[in-house]
Amino acid sequence: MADVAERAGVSASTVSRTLRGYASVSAEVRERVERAARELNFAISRQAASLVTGKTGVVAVLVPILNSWFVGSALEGLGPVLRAAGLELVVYYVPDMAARADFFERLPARRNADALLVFSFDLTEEESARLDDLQMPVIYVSQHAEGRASVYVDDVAGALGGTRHLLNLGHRRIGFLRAIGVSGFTFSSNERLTGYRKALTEAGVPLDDDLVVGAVLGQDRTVVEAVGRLLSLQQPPTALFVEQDELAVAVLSTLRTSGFDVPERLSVLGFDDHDIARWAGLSTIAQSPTDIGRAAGELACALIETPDADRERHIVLPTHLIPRASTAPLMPPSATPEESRGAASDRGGTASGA
Amino acid sequence: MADVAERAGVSASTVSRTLRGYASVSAEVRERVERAARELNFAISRQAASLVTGKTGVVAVLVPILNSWFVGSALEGLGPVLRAAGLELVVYYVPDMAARADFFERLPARRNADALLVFSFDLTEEESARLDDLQMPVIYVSQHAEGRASVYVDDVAGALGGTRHLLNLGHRRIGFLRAIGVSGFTFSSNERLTGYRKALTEAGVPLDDDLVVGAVLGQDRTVVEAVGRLLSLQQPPTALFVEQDELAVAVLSTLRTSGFDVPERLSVLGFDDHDIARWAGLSTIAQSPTDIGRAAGELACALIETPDADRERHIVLPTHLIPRASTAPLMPPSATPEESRGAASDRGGTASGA
DNA sequence: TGAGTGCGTGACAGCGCTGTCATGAATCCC
DNA sequence: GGGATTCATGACAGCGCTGTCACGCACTCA
Repeated sequence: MADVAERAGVSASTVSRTLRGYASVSAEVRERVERAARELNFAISRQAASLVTGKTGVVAVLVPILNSWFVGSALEGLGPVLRAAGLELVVYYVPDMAARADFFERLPARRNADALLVFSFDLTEEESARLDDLQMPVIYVSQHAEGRASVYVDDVAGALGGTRHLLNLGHRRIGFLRAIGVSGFTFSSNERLTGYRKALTEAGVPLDDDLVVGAVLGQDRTVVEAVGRLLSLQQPPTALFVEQDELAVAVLSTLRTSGFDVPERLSVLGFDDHDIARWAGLSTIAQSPTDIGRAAGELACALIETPDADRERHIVLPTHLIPRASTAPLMPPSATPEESRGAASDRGGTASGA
Repeated sequence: MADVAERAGVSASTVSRTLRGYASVSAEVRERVERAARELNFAISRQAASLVTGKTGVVAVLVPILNSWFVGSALEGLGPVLRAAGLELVVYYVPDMAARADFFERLPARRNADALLVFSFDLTEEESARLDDLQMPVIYVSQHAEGRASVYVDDVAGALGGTRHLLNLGHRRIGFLRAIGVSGFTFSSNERLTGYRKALTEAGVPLDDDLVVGAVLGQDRTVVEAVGRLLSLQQPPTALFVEQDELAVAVLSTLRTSGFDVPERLSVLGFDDHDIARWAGLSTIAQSPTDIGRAAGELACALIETPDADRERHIVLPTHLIPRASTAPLMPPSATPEESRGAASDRGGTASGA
């Protein structure tokens, strides 16, 4: 910066003021400084600046995964917000328990970021407490964190609407497949189950716990077992609400491999509107991770700006139904599935490989 | 840090030495300092440290997209390498031309990172030159950058092997579908075409430019047209090598929607081993973005360590064939596709929805 | 025993910025 | 016209750390 000041024939203070866009710099000096800075390829050192301002100009995110539709999309929503605010994005990628223990032990974000966004971690109370005294805004993304700022979709309303869709199609026996989480991450959501139950109740359909089963994402055996349990009920479901698209696609794959027609014999509805839902022709309740990321970024900026703002703000985003080929009106038992087969395979073919 | 020093009854210098793991600290003092640091929840300010060391402790990545199998996986490979080296990851997400112009204008990474990894950008010579005088190692990921450090897979060998696979299955009329890139990004790869041609030549199969067509990812119309062009040749191909899995899946979708059996009437081979290749039962040439990310991270660390090292190092990673259901031996024209239909639909069903 | 060696520690400057205050010039108003 | 006000700019301290150097002590060896 001294070089720029010398070249422009002004003091370092003036260079600093100019480059940060302060008004009280004459047009002529501003011009000289800007030219000098450009010629010398000068860029301000954030390190030095933040040392004195106390602001790092950084927003940190804590993520358990990166190769993921949800996290990727959320970061894409977040990025432009941060750039507009002149903030940089640092990623703490914490894929396993060892990395996680290390993160909470050292808390590297302390003093090295202005805000922290926590993605989809199922934190212990102790871990949350560690974050609480981080002396920066901490925003929980895609999870309900009591007493802390968070951004998430309205799971209850989404599941309510999805279940209503199945009810409107004439279904009365509607199963619910829960995602059993890998420990440490928030995958499962009680709220979605709540919405499902709410819709059934308001429609006067009795709740039946036999219709609620669970499976583990990535463990196809558990999916096969869960589906088998439903299909072997005395009154098997004619529709199935699956808590997550990825799990729902595994269900579709299982059913179709075994020649069980979807949606003729079983309507399947997912939740998320994951990319693969489109490929698989899966009807689903869409959430927009991009919007979540954007909202989280805006909340972060707001909390950085006004440190005394409401730190327990919750932002709840909407969902909406995307009907595709995997849900259809309830067929009377008499109708033979065959007669609608051609049309169905046009709409609803899906993967079964590997 | 002064607080810690006071609490431990030592000087700031000693605290600094202790926390950075220098050997010349007595066990007793080390113990006292570490306890004090823990009790005060102290974390070193990177800002202040880097101001004096000149190292930022940061590796920056420049990416055009985040919600992507390739970038996500590569970052997952990169993350642990950086953490092991005590480096942080900052992401410059540059999704459009405006953001890109801004990035190259301001070069925010200058002085704010120790190395820069550039992902899949088709840079102009001017832009590359800007990066050259960034005074830090710049590593090009998933692209061949002449005279600059880069990490990529051996596209020629991969395409050679893939084409040999099709030749080994008895195919002689083998089409090649190129990915026509969105301007500004490296999607298309001449190397893959080279490998394809090399395999045909070594097998004594004449090259036929009519068999090489192009399509734009995401524009399904162009896929339909390209496939149509191939199928309307006087001697249509019996196998098709598609430069990218995502495009290949679009091809599968197009073919299956129109009732054209894969692999009975046309074998389809992709390149990448994208997640959807597994879903779609697509045979493909696998590359590992995780390995690419890891290698890029290790190269970055090496170049940061030894600034006078070979800055033009190229790391070329291998690929391998993953045979799935979309490639099959050439059928004699007399055989009716029907007789193998049941088995095929077990293996090779794919998406056609939306 | 005294010079030499090595080790653990402290004092202090300074990294590159920004915020504060001082300064001088220009402008204003009664 | 002279004091008050405003504005553009400069001087300087100091943010929190690290690197250098000096120091003192314990130990070694001739």
